[in-house]
Amino acid sequence: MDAVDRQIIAALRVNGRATYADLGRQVGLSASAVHERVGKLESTGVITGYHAVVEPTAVGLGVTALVGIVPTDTGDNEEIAEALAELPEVESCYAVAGDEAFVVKVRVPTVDELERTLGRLRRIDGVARTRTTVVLSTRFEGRPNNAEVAPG
Amino acid sequence: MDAVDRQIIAALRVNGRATYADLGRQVGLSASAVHERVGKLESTGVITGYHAVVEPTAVGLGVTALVGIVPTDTGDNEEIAEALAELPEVESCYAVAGDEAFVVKVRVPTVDELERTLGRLRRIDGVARTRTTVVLSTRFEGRPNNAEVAPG
DNA sequence: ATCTGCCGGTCGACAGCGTCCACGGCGCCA
DNA sequence: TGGCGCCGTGGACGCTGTCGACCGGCAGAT
Repeated sequence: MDAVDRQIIAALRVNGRATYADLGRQVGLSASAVHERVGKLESTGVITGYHAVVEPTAVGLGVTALVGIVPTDTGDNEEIAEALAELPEVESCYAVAGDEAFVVKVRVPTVDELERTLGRLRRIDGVARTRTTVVLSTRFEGRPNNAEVAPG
Repeated sequence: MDAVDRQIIAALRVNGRATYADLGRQVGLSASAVHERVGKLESTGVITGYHAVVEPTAVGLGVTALVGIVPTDTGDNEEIAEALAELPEVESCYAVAGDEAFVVKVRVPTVDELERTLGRLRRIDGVARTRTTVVLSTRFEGRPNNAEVAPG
């Protein structure tokens, strides 16, 4: 992976629908060469996908929370992670150091639904309790740190 | 916004580079009609953008942390949020209920760099202290809750 | 009832793009 | 030196993006 790959990555993180021709013009290669490079970045797992980002409230997901997951003494983290992945409202899942084994971000339509989700989380085998931080607003999210990837 | 819009949104959240023709075949409209709808979803801010998702470690961002920001008694949340937004390593920023005013997710290359970032966070006017949760691994992230958006 | 305007659709033209492949240049190694 | 792998260009061809003309359905006004 060289500086040109990094430029391509940075550009696609900003605009995931950029055409190969656009990218080529940006990095000084032909569209075919860019296509080849992007294909390689995808097949090697550097680029894992392209996604539209949607304003959550516009699609009815008006409640966001960060939930710490505290395991039981005998809980198995792999199994807990698998169970967390089964819940569609769990958008992100981080294994963390500390009392909590995981912090998850959930998005649901209402506070009632959040309560139900918390119940579901607590019913996972190996989960002792949860610690909920209600998000009042999402100031920004998923912003790529392109300063490190393609400096300049 | 109707059920077809929701289908389009769901499909674009899965594959942000889907062609209008692909989407049209999925929802039973012509490419032009889909293009028109997508344009409207973009211009009304429902779809805020399209982004490549990149494996952080592949681009040198091997350290992730969730950092709670505890404000001083006189700290101004708007000013803190603006300062947080100035730091490229801060990928996400949530205003939260509780002791902390914000929780931010930071991604940096090394633990040394994390320490520097924490210093920068603590030096923001209005920030009393930070509480860091080191992420050991990102199990998954930014997964769209399409079950709510386009059930089916 | 009819008429009008709006909305959302199809269709087609045309420039541009995506995909694939042939080919060439360059660097490295035996 | 020659051979190989890598990475690039360029071209062919089907597909797509963009735009505009046109149409039909629906709601509201007369």
